[in-house]
Amino acid sequence: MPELPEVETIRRGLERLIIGKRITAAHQIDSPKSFPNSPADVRNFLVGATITTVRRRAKVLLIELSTGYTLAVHLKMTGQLVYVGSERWGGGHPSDSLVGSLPDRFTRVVLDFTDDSHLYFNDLRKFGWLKLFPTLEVPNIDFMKKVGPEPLEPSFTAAEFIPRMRRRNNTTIKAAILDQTVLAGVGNIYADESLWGAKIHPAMRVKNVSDEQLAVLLEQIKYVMELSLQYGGSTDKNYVDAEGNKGSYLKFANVFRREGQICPRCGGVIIKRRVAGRGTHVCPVCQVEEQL
DNA sequence: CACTTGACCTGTCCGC
DNA sequence: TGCGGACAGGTCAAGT
Repeated sequence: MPELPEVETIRRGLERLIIGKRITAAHQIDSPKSFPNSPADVRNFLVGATITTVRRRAKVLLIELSTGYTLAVHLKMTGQLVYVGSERWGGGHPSDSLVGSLPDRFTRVVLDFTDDSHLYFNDLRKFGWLKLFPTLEVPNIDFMKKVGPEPLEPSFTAAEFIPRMRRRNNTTIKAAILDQTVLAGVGNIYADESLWGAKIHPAMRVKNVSDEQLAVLLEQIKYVMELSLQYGGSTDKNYVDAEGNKGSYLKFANVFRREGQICPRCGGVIIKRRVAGRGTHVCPVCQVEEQL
C-alpha cells in the first residue's frame, strides 16, 4: 500500500476537502469484501453523517463522523481514496489525474455528499477495506492496541526505538522495521531507502546491529518519510492522493526500483534480492552484509 | 513465544 | 499472439 507518507498525504488532502460535508448516500458496490458493515449500519451511522475530523494512525485513515462513528480505511496494496468535486469537468486538474475517469471498474465504494461531490474508494486487488466502528471503541480495536509508535512524532527517539528493536533481535533488520508492532508505518519502499541511508544491509540480524547504527537508522526512517511527504509520497503503480494526483518521491529514491543502476554514494551496482519475503533493493558495496 | 511462509486478489510483465 | 509463471506498495492465519 501506500505507506505512512502516502496515507498522511491523503489525510491532509481529505482534511482540506471533506470536513464539514454531509453524506447523502453510500454505495457498497463490492460489499462485503471491501466494506463488510451491514446496510443497516450504513443507513444508521454513515448516511446523513457529517465529517468532523480526519485522523491517521499507522497506515489506517480514521474519518470521524457526527454520528459518533468512525469510518476506518485501510488501502493495503492498491487502494485509493479520491475526492471528486461537482466541478470535476471544469479543469484545474493535472492531465494525468484520475478524477475525470471515476468511477472506474475498480471502484468498490462511493460516498455522495450534499453538494454533489463524491468520495471514491477504488481497489484493484480488493485487499483494502472500509469499516465503521463506534469512535469510542477505535482505541480498543486489536490493531490499534498492538501497533507501535508513530515514527514522525518528535517524542519517538532512539531511547524507545532501540529496546523495541531488540525484541526482534533474532530476525533480519528489514523484517523488524516492517513489523507494525515495532513501529508504525514503514513499508517496503521506506524500509529499503532508510536501510540504504543508514548503510545497513537489510539481511543483517538485528542482534548484529549496534545501538549506534540503530539510532542512525531511526534518523533515516524519519528523514525519508519527511522527504517523501514533501513530494506527495511515492507512486510506484497505483498510488494517488485525495485529488487523484501521483506522488513524485521515487524520483529521489536511491535504491528502490533501481536495480542495475549505480549507487549514488559509492558507485556500486544496485541489486535486487529477496529479504523477509519481500523484493529488496540494496547496494552490496556500501551496505555490507554480515559475515557468517 | 518468536519467526517464517502462504494466502488473500487482480493485473502486468517477461520468457518461451 | 498465447500461455504460464513470477511478481506487486500489506497484513493475517497457520505452520515450524
